[in-house]
Amino acid sequence: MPIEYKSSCAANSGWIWRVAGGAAYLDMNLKEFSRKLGLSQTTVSRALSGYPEVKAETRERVAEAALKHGYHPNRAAIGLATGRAGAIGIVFRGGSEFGPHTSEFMGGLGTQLEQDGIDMLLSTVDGREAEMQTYRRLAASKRVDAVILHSPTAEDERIPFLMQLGLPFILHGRTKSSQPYHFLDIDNYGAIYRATSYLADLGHKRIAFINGFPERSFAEHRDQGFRQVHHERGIPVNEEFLGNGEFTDEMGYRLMNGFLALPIRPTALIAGSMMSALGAMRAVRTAGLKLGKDVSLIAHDDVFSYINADNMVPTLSTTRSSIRAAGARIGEMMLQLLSGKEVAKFEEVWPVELVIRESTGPAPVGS
Amino acid sequence: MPIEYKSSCAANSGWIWRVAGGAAYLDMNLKEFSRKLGLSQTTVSRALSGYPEVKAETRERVAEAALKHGYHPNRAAIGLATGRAGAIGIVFRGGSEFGPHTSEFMGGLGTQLEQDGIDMLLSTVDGREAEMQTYRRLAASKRVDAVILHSPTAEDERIPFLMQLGLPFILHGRTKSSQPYHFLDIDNYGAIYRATSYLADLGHKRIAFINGFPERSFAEHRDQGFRQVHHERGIPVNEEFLGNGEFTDEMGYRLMNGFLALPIRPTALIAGSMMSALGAMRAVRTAGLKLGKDVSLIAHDDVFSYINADNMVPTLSTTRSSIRAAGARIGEMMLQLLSGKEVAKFEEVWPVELVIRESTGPAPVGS
DNA sequence: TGAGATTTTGAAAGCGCTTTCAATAATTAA
DNA sequence: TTAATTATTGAAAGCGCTTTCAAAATCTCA
Repeated sequence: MPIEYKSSCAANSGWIWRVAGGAAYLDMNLKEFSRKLGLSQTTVSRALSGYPEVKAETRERVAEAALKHGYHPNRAAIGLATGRAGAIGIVFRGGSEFGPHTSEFMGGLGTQLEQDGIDMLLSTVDGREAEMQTYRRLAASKRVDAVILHSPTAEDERIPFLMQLGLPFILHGRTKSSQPYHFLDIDNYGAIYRATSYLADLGHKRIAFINGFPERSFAEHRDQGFRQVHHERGIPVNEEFLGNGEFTDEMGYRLMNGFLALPIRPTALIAGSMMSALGAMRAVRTAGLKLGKDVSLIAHDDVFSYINADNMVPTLSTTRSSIRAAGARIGEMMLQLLSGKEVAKFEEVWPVELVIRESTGPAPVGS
Repeated sequence: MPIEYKSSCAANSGWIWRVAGGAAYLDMNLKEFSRKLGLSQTTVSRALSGYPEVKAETRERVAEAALKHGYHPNRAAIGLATGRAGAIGIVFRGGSEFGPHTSEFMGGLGTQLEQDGIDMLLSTVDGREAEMQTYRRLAASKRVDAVILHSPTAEDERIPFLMQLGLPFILHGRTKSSQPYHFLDIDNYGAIYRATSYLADLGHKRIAFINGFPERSFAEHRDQGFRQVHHERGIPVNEEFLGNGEFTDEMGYRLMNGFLALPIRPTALIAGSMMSALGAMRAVRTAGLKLGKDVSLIAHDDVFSYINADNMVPTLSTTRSSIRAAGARIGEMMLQLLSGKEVAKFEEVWPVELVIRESTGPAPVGS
């Protein structure tokens, strides 16, 4: 590989640039860098890593030079020497799983991890087997120090798998497990319990419910909350009013259309997400019905920056919990986990707000 | 660190497990692995990396053993030895930039990169300066072999910066540059040109346009397409009918509300995204107007799995281009780039479909 | 059958860091 | 002032791979 000395710009004066495949990049390693400073690699390494045994003055000199010359230690070398990857992994099944919820979550997560220079490694896989395979690869090749799990099923096989693998993880959500593990979840049961109760209080007895895929634990929890209210109040659950599926606009539209076509139609709907709600609202309008009057609607709002319940017409009553905030919190947990001073298991269940706006009203008389 | 020999499960019989912080993980390296095989590290390494000088029989034996025992080379060691990171980077400014478009794009990208075991490293940063800093860090620390750029401005400073840095990149979009670079863009000019022409053909003379932030080059291109049609047909552009902003439901609603409140209101709207369109549609309905009759609407559709133009009421005419497909294609380009056998620059501009559905109709008579 | 050509395998030297252990410089106590 | 501490720095041994160069094994063909 040819080496040339470039006429330098102020920020890089005197350093060697290596030409590779036509592109020139700054080439600096600890050895050269410490030589320039007249210090040993040991001292420079320690100075940059914040070890206490370095004289304050030396540390400053090193930090300054590093900044000035843009020296950043080679991550692979650090990884090899320390055994730590400085990154965490997140796996998504089927590119389609990578939806709007994901974006928000990652946004929150990233801003936290960034603070400690921990990177996020994304993988997309097809199917369960491939997901497991990926965890195995990530763990064995030490590409990541931990992973974040999401969208658990009621009894998620990934938990015991990762435990056996020894790959630390934090679960966004909850699942059954014989052993404790780190997780952060929102109170899906409580959220739907309150939403359903509120509707029941308004006199609604025929409440439809658009839920997620039944195998997902959050959907199960929501279902339980929904049924519990019915049970407590002696209101029968009409299975025809229950729909499951992806949280998309389309699915919301289809399911709500179906509900409205029933001989006896529901007077209220709980939609699992803002996406479903959008579709459902359209179905209601298309049927010539009035939201908040003929049909009440409560949607679960994960707080997307680009869809605002306050801006709907009518404004939308919601159960609200910021998925971005959850991502940020999980990021915090992760940093603590990676810092090594792990103490107890993180086990957080966040309460969910119920925000009443215009889309909910008393059940129509005579219904 | 204590070492213990665990009673083994079939898949890992005989290997050493190391206990770290309570968690046990399989600990296997090339040295041990090749010793078990009775081969040298050299041969095993070559066999796994597909070098031709290994006897077919030997290669098979190695591959089989690797699979059986779940041996994966340590990525940091590979990186150190080869100087390549096996990952590419993508930086997002402000967590909020991480929207639905992003998700789709990443989904497409990921499925491609996965094929060669290239990982995606995500970073979220605050502001331009931080973004530059991140590229510098990624390049200097050799965390990634290349990056993907997106959302360029008309004259994007990141292009020369990355060139000077010597960090290879592919741009999703286009920008002015004195030097050639890899990019994939859609024909935003043509898309809006055709959409505007179509509306003009229908007799519309007062066409509103919800565009993205004006500094973004795609918004500039779209603006040019929009104006060109007006120019060619001698239709004056009413600046009051132009809106810029984020592609959110809310912004769509607000801007369209504003347009409809004008003394002379537009008879047609071009919305920059499905999100804006959703909001705009609501504004139209709220105003008691009929879509496709009083107001025609064409939206740009990036093809989200959870919002379907065919399911709107009325179905939505769109300019369509799958952002997921673009992600996939850029993934392909990237793999080729990383394979080393780079030849010419990738410079692709994809045509955009115009799909006419129910939301577009002739301009109201007497308008 | 054996010399030369060709496959196939290995030994060992890095890649650029961290970290142990030892040495040196600076302080303090006597 | 000198010995005993303590604060600060360095030398060198890895970390687990790849890859060069050389050696061993196998094959070819006279």
